[in-house]
Amino acid sequence: MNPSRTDRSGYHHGDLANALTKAATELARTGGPEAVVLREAARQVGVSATAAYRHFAGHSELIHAVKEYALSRLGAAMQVELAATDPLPDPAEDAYRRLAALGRGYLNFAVAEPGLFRTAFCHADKPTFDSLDKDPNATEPYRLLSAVLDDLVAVGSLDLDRREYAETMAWSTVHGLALLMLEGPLQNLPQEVYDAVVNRLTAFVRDGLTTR
Amino acid sequence: MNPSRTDRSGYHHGDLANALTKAATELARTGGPEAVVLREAARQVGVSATAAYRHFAGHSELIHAVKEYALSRLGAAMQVELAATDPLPDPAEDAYRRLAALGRGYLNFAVAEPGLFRTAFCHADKPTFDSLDKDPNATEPYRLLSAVLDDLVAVGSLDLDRREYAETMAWSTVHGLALLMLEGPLQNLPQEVYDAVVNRLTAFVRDGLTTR
DNA sequence: AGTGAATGTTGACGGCGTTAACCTTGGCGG
DNA sequence: CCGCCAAGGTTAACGCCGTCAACATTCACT
Repeated sequence: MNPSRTDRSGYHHGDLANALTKAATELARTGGPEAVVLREAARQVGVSATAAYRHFAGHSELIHAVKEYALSRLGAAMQVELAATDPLPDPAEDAYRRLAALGRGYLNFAVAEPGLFRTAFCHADKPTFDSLDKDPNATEPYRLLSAVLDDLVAVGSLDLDRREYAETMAWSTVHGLALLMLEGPLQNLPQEVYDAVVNRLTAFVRDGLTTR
Repeated sequence: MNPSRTDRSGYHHGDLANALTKAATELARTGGPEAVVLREAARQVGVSATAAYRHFAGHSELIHAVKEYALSRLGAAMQVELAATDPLPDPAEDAYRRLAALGRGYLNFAVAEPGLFRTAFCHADKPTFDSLDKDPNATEPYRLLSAVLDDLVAVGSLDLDRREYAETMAWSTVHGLALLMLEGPLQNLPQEVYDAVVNRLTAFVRDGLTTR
């Protein structure tokens, strides 16, 4: 009989990899990537530290698991914001609406889950150089952005000679603001200022991308 | 007689704080903030680890010293780029030229000194909450940017109702790109792509800020 | 039932930041 | 000139960390 996921009766845990990832994720959520401590995760799961090595090559692989989870959560936050506003009749306006929604989702996630967000983009040892293309939901934020930009082209709002590097521009802007708010000089903005900055940013990106 | 700075003859070093900061800076330069290890800096200076505590409250204060140095270097890099191109006759065009130069200086420094750049913006414990306003050259990059944006207003290229948060927009864009190149999915761009992206970015910021 | 692979365990090592307690020395007042 | 004391070094130790080696337990299959 397959032991239940949270069962910790016997010598074998049954789902240690997931349990460790979960504990490590909680550490990251509250303390950021530097709080992801292998021994602490094992301690919280109720297992010896070295047990983790049966499921992860080491600390960097554990933090990488959290990283992937955080990226998937980021993508989900963007999707949520995408669905939170009603479509607009004009297709061009609607494409802009979706672009702004993706940016808001990105920034809202960064502010709501700073620890996870920072972990999603923390500098970690390469995990045998396969992650970038392999994991489907790690690149989901990028795919979402690309799709909306393609729509902007299809709808005639974004000229083809400005299509190149458009992802890089939009992503840089939103990512930079997120980090300045989390680790930089824009920490702890009051809600009203935050809203104003985000609104200003959506107009900024729109104009920067599409205006001639 | 004041012992020479690099003199290490006697029991007392004579300039330990500077020597440690220098060693720590070198560590940061090659390995980023996570490579700034107090014991290693002391080792390289030829002194016991605990000697550092006569000059720094602890590790966070040491890394903070490196941080301030890195920020001053960043400001210098921006100034260098500012002086690297000749002024343009049209004052509006010249203001744009200076804005682009600041961005290029920022990005060039990030690429040329990734370890220092990452240290300049790393998450560290607050040093008794005084740093932001006190240190004059820590905020130099911001002042440079503000000044050019004021010039854009004076010259009539930037309307007053778009002046607010203009620093935040420009800085976010450039900072986000820097981090995506250093820690994110845009690592190790070939030179030609880098140049193209930077050129695209300067046009992007210009349009985002000033176009109606 | 028995055996090997999977998955736990303990113990140890070296490196880290940090503290406590102790030495060395330069400079200053008597 | 001397003695002393504060400034600035030292060693020893603590508790943390990641990691490895060696050993123990259990599961699953024959």
